[in-house]
Amino acid sequence: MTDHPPSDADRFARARRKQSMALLEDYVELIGDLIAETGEARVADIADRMGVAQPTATKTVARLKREGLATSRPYRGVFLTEAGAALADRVRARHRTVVALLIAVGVPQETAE
Amino acid sequence: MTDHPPSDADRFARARRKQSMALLEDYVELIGDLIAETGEARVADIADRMGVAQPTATKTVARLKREGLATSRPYRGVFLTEAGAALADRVRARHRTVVALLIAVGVPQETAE
DNA sequence: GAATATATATAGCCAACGCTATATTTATTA
DNA sequence: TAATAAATATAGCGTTGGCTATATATATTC
Repeated sequence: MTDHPPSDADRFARARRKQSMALLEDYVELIGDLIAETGEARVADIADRMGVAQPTATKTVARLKREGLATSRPYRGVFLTEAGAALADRVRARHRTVVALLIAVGVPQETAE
Repeated sequence: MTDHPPSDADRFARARRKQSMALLEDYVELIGDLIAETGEARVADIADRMGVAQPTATKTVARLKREGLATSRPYRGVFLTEAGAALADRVRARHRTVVALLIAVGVPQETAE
């Protein structure tokens, strides 16, 4: 048993799990960008770029640390672990792929981003 | 003031609002499908097809009712309001459009769905 | 029609993700 | 260095979207 063709239920469940990872992926990608651009990733900048209040960013960074994707010391910047940096790379690659696809299909570059 | 070019923050905020509507759209589309296919939309079937537990479906149906998208009487099936049916139509149309686009780009039909 | 089975509802819990208000720590500057 | 400003953390709340366990209502079957 357990080899049915993928049902609606399966697909929705997978979609949900995937979605629950999406925000963390956005965060590691952004943190990577900030470090590359400015040398550090401050909570205030993360909040700004994510369009959320500062405590929201703090809370999500805490979650990243729990998940082993980031490290930070109180009142200091945020850094990616190896796992976090690897994830950021994968996300960035996917990001480029999708944007390229959209542009190939005729979506204006700005919109594609 | 308030006529900046759309920032990261703006785009993320919009994405969040949109996402918060997405599940309701899935539900109205599914309820419409069930009514079309079987003549009625029972909570148990909704839960099944959405891949969630029955109380989860009940709760979301309650939210649909709150939003004026559906109606139901205790221990009876669920129906769409005019607004709900209209939304279902729009969602279905969009669904078809996106699938058609993906297929046009070369994604296999099953995967596209 | 009484007993049983099925469907729905309710209660109560959890985690994610958002917020505001406020405390605390670090940095700046007078 | 003492006062002030800026950044971060903490507390506490709300909603969404899940869950399990259990009560209640409806359907079915003997």
